[in-house]
Amino acid sequence: MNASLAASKLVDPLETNLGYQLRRLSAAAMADLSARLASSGVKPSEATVLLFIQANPETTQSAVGRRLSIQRANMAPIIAALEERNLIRRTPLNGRSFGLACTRTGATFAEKLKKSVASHEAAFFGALDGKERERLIRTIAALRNAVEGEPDDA
Amino acid sequence: MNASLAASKLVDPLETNLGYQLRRLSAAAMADLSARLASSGVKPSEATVLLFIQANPETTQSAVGRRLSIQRANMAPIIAALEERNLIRRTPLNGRSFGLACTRTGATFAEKLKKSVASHEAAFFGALDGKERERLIRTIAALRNAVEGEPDDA
DNA sequence: TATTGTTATACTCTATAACTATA
DNA sequence: TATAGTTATAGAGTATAACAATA
Repeated sequence: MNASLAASKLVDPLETNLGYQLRRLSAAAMADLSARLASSGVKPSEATVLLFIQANPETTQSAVGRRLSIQRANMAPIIAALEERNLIRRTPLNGRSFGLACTRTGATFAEKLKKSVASHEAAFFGALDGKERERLIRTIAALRNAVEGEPDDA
Repeated sequence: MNASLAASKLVDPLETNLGYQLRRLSAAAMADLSARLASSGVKPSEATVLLFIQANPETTQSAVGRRLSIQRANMAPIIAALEERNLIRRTPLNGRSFGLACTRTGATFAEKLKKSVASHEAAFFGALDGKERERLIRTIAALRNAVEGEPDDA
């Protein structure tokens, strides 16, 4: 157990750093999800927005963005991509905003996406039992809540 | 409680989606850390690598990358930035690789970074008590381990 | 005045391919 | 042959600023 031998084993000073560990896990999860969505030809952000619109028909683009923490400027190309693929339609609500809703194609597509997301979740978090999973969800929600505040319901 | 009233409350279909919640929390954490590091003029990735090098002197660039899951191609500019600011030095080990170590400046700087990281951790995860924190760390480690496999100690 | 949507732009992290040089 | 390091390039998410049109 001399110094050079001990030095040959790498130490991770960030092992107990929650932020870092979270970042690493999230990056791996994103890569996995991206790969599973690749065959559908949508990015994770597009899939997320489509599923949200499906669950909240006639919502406004900026309301979606506020709720998902996606800035207005970054929502525009996401909505444009979904509309171009005929997955959503935009109905003018007044002179400046639109109500968003899934098309029939989009609804079918959303069901397909849900399966991809479900298999991703199973592959990534299947090791957790129900209780652990529940606790993790609650912990994350509490942490997000503490930092971001309550979601804006607009 | 008519339909239009019920529709005015937005529903988040991804609320119980662990991957999504993780992504959101991680993004918020990254933004907070970036802001705290901004005054030091380093990116989170550079700070991470510097702290790792400080804890593992004379490690090789590619070994750092393997351990932190940063690709060789993406390590190059990180190392170049740290060296240019005189925070690390590179000593040739053989004709093709270098041993990395903190300079005196880098060691001092690393201590400063640790304080920024610590305040970030406190702000972000301070709401967790010791037991919750320990459990979260272990859960994340188990999940990462299940997906990425054991770290390569090279 | 405030909000909606858009465009332009930039930054950070990540990913792949291709190349040189060395083990 | 395999590895170390580099460069170039691209994709994804995110950020700010500025603008036109509308509430």
